[in-house]
Amino acid sequence: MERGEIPSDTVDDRADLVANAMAEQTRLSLEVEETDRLGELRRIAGADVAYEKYGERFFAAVVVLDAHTLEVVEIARHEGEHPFPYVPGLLSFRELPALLPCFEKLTSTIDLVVCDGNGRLHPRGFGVACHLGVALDVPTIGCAKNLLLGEVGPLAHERGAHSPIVVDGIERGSALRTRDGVKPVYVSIGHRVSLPSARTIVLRLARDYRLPETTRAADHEVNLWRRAALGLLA
DNA sequence: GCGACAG
DNA sequence: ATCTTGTCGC
Repeated sequence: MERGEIPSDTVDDRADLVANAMAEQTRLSLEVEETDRLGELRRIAGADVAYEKYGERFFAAVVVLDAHTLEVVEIARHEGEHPFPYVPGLLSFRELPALLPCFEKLTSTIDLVVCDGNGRLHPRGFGVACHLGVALDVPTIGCAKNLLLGEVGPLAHERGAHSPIVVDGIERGSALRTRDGVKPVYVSIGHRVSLPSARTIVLRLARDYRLPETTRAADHEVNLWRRAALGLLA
């Protein structure tokens, strides 16, 4: 290194970390199953992770709901420090290490997981929903609150309306209106659940609010926990 | 080169 | 994602 260069190889390390993660996604994306392969839906799980603003701690939780009553039947938590930075397109490398321990602690048998984020609607067709599904070999659905990529077709304003999200000429997901006149959610295949089935399930889980009860329950859980742990209770 | 960018 | 209070609207 010459002149005033900073004697650090952290940028190279970061570049390698990202390159390796992307290569792993491309490799694992071949394992994703895009057709329905799920049994009776008795218990559905929601998963989410909350973070400390400028710190490095995270609070993760998986909440299991009775598929019929939507009542919470079990909650598993895990706390730790993030091992990977947030990089658009590499979310699973940040959240899986936080979520997998939660699933290990679970005593309930789950039939499906609704993820906070995308599945096949992803630069390499392997978003967090696919990664979690393949890692656990469990059916998963991706349900994101914001669009990561793709072109969304015209969408009617009534609840239940949906339109294709196209990437490179291929339909990778659906914009789904869960409430009249409210911003849609972005649904995509995670693993072992077809896109039409994913839409039907998300719509059924989001009957009173924009987001499915699974993600609402998980989000609520991790945020209460985070605020209590960080002393931010108002 | 510029802008976009799940959580 | 995170911090933060009140406030506008159905």
